[in-house]
Amino acid sequence: MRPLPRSFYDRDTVVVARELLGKNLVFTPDGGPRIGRIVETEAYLGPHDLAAHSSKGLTDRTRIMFGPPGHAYVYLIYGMHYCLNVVTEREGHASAVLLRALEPVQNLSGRTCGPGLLCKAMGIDKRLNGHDLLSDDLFVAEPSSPECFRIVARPRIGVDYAGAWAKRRLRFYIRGNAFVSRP
DNA sequence: TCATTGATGGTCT
DNA sequence: GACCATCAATGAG
Repeated sequence: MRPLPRSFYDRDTVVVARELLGKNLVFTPDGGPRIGRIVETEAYLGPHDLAAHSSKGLTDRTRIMFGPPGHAYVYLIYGMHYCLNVVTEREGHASAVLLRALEPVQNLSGRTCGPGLLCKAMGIDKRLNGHDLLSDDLFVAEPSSPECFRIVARPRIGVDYAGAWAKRRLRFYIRGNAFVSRP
């Protein structure tokens, strides 16, 4: 299993969010790799997207989002949960895709149907903020035997404060998948 | 089954 | 000091 190339991430964020569905997230902190199939994502388009953290501008927290594509953006939310994003598009564009749910494939314990639970099950925390996804220990890979599926597009979760941007259908998930956080 | 709420701390104003 | 890209527990219906 090999990491997807950086060119995969250096594209339109909606395209990346949709194409991440069905791919495998791989994290190998020690011993055997922990693998989950990505079944739910959300696109955050950049500083103009009022739901995106980068709409606050370039700060310590959003620094990674403003960086080059193919890196992990990990942040703490509500004081207790980590969320994992992948940075997309060219450096400075400040867009990313939030990984919201996984279908367990290997070495995962606990629930994975939500961005906080996903990180807990994988063992991902803020130490991985800024981590290159073209690395040996954390990356996304093409599954060995891809399955067919249909994609559902819905408004993003928990961004009601973002006005019209909250209504945009920038949440994507695999139709009928049992591990989607809120079908 | 659905709506409400508490936990808990980093980030921004 | 307010807000928050969440989750689990609670209680009403």
